[in-house]
Amino acid sequence: MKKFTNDHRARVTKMLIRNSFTTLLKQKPIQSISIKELCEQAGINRGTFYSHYTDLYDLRNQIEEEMLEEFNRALEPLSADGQLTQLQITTEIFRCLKNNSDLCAVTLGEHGDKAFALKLINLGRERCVESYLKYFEHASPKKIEYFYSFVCSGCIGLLQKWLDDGMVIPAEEAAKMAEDIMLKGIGFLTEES
Amino acid sequence: MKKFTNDHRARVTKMLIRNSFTTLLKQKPIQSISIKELCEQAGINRGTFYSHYTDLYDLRNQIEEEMLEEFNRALEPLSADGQLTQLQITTEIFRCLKNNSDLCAVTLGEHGDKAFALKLINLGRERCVESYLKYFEHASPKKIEYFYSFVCSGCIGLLQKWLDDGMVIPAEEAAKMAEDIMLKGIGFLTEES
DNA sequence: TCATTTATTTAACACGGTGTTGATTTTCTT
DNA sequence: AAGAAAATCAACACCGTGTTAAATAAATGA
Repeated sequence: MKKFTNDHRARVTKMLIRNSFTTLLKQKPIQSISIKELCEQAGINRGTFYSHYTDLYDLRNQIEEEMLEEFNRALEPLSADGQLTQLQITTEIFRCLKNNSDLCAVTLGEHGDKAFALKLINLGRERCVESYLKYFEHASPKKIEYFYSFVCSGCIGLLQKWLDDGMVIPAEEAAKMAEDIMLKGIGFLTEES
Repeated sequence: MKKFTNDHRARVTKMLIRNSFTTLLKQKPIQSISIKELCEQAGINRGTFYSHYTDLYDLRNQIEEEMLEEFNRALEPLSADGQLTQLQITTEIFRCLKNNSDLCAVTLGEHGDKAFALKLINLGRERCVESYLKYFEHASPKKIEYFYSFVCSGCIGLLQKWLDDGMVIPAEEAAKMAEDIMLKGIGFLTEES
C-alpha cells in the first residue's frame, strides 16, 4: 500500500515548510519572502527545501492544486444528484474555505494569489451558468462581460472580508449574502433580514 | 518663479525612470522588479535612482500621490456647484483614469497597487454616501459592511476590465454600468439598453 | 562669458539571498 | 544489522542592494 512519500521524514518537513509559508504569507507577499527565512523559521536546512520544491511559486502551486482537488472532491457528490442552485454550490465553497482556513492565506486575504481566487470563484460559477441563462438571453455580450467582471471581483472581496472577520459568520450566510447582492444589488440592504 | 526642480536634467531622468517603471509594471509585479534592471532600461545610472527615490515603493508612492492630487483637482469644480450624483463623480474618476492611462499600470491591472485602487474608489464614494443613506437606515451594520466589501471589489474588477479592453467604452458608460450593477444586481442585464 | 552650483556618471565596497555541490550524519525500511 | 533514502553541513560563484568618494557634465546667475 505504500508507494510514494511514505517516509515520515519527508512528510514532516513538508508540513513544517507549509506552516512557515502560510505564517509568512499572513505577514507579507510572496515576493518579499526569502527561502532562507522560511527555512530558518521552519527549522530545516535550506538545501532540504530545494530537494522538495524548486521555488516559492512551485510550493504555492502544489498547495493550490491540492486545494483545488479537495474542492472538486467536495463538490462531486453534490453534482451527482442532479440540479444544483448557485447558492448550494457557493455555500459548499465557503465551507471548504472554512475547513482550510490556514491555507486561505495562500489564496485570499492581503497577500493571496488573486489569480487562484478567481479560479475558485469560477469553479462554482461554471457549474451552473445555465441556471441564470434566462437573464442573459436578451443582454448584450458586452454587458454580460462587465457584469461578470464586477461580480467575480465582488465575490472575492466579500470572501476576503469574511476571512478577515475570522469566518464567524456561518458559511451559508456568507454565501447567501454574495448571492443576494449579486441578484438584487443595493436592494440587498433594504430587504427584511 | 523657479524654485524646486526646475533643472531640466532632473525632470528628464525622472520621466525616464517613470516610463521604465510603468513599462515593467505591465510585465511583472513590483516585488519582482529590480532597481538595476529599471535603470538599465531607462538608460540612467543606478546611483541616480537613489538620489531621487529611496525605493521602488517610494517611487510608486510619489506617482500615486500625484495622481490623487490630479483627481482631487478634477473633482474640485464639480463639488463647487452643490449636490452631485454618484454617477457624475464616478464618471469623472473614469475620465481621469482615461487621461492617465499610462499611469494606470501603477494602480490597476494585473500588477497594480490594490490598496491604492481601493483608495480611488473610496474617494468617489465618500463624497456622496449621504445620497444612499435612505437605503442604509434600516439595514444592519454587518450587512452594510459586507455589501461595501462586495461593491468596492466589484468596481475595481470592472475598472480593470475596462482598462484591459483599452478603454474603448466611454468613461460615462463604464461609470453607468458600475452604478447600475450596484443598484440593480443581475437586473442590470435585463433592463432595456 | 565665466565661475558656481547642481545633477549625473563611474568604480568600488560590504552585505545578504540564491541555487548548486559533495561529503557526512541521521533516520526509515526490510 | 545492512542498505536506502532523507536531512544536514559547509563551501562555492553569482547577482542585486545600498552606500560611498572622486570625476565629469550640464544648468544657473552675475
